Amino acid sequence: MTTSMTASGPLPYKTIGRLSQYRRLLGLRLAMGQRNVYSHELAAFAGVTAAQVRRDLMIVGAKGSPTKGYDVHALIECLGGVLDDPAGQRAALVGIGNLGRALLTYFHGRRPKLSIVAAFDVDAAKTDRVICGCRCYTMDKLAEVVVAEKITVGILTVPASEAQHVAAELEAAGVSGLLNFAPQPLRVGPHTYAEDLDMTMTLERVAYFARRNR
Amino acid sequence: MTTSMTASGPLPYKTIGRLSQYRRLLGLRLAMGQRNVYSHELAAFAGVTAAQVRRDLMIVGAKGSPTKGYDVHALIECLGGVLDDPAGQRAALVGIGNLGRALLTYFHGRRPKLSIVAAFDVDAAKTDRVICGCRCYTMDKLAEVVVAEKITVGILTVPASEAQHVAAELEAAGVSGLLNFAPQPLRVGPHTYAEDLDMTMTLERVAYFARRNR
DNA sequence: TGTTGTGAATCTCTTCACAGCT
DNA sequence: AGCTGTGAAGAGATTCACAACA
Repeated sequence: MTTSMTASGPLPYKTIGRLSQYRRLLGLRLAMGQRNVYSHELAAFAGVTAAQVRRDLMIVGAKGSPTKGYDVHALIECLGGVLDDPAGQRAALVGIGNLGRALLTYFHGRRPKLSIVAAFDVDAAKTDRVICGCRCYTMDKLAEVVVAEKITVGILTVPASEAQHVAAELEAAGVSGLLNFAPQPLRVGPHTYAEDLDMTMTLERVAYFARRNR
Repeated sequence: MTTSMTASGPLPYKTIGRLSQYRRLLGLRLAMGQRNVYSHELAAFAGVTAAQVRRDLMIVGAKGSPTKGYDVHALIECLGGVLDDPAGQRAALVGIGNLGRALLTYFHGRRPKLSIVAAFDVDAAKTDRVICGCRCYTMDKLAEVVVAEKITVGILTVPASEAQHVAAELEAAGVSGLLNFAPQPLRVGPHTYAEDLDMTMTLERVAYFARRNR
């Protein structure tokens, strides 16, 4: 009752984010022994409309039934087929500060198909050991480890002044996706995907709409 | 050469985020002694088009000149008039883990009009002292401190299982904006603005587009 | 010439609304 | 009766393109 092997072009940006959220709820429902789920249930969980959920699932080719909704197990498989690389993807984190450690801890052993397998820092006191289940190296090992571990995703938790420079190093080493937490938008080549997650900007936006909304 | 006292309705969501980025570059340029700036310079910094920058600045009523571009000082004032509450806004952080500490450290003394003035945690070992320049309290003091300190923004860095419950407490205490780092979208009332910043979701999206983009 | 300010066109995303199914 | 799947409409955000200006 699911899948469909149409590879097609990349899915919409927003849809990909929501699929990740739907998958989380599906995991919970599976653990609770629920076999099926309706679009309005996924919608309530993700904070979107039921029509939005059905549209997203239509885009990925998932099929439901008017009486039973969507089959939880089949839907998890379907979303995995979209979100996960069958061969798995490995990520490296650069910058082992509080934020870096939070991410290492949070992702450790959580997603089998997407794991952080190496961390880097300029500070020798933090490297050449295992932190939060992840091997830590000095920066001069970066290119070598990225190649050896087949790392394709880089996570930047470095100061703003270092971000662009580190991004270029990761890109040169063969990484094709970057998630940047530094408050400095990255400039990358056309074959690299970079997303900036600027917490200062987000907090200022929350503060703005908190005032306007009241 | 700037401002304009039209209060009007709330500005577009995306625009607000970019204004925050423009302001950061403007601060750097001011420190470097530059008196003016062109839309294409702001654009290159923020990773958007020059037309986008001009559109954003038009929306907030900033004025430039064809020969000199925009006056840096006047533009900072103008953006401050939009982004900042004249009376200042105070935020509380709930959940003093690695992520919470990263945020406390990063925001400490950075924005005069938006500061984190209190932190909360269930763990008594982390409370009743100052961490990263911020006073830490036990959870049972939450409502009391929110009222006493006139806190209007809440930042959630708690486990997913606690997020909705903590959000409701903050909302009940009078907070009108929430920034949620837990991987669990918040449900809030119509007078509260909540934004979810889900790092797992974002990393999965980066991984997806990293594969597709290569 | 090179820039701003902006209407119009375009693109992307969301919601509506309803046929079709069980 | 209540749900899915989806064309069509709508809303929101971006880019185009060019007049006006210094």
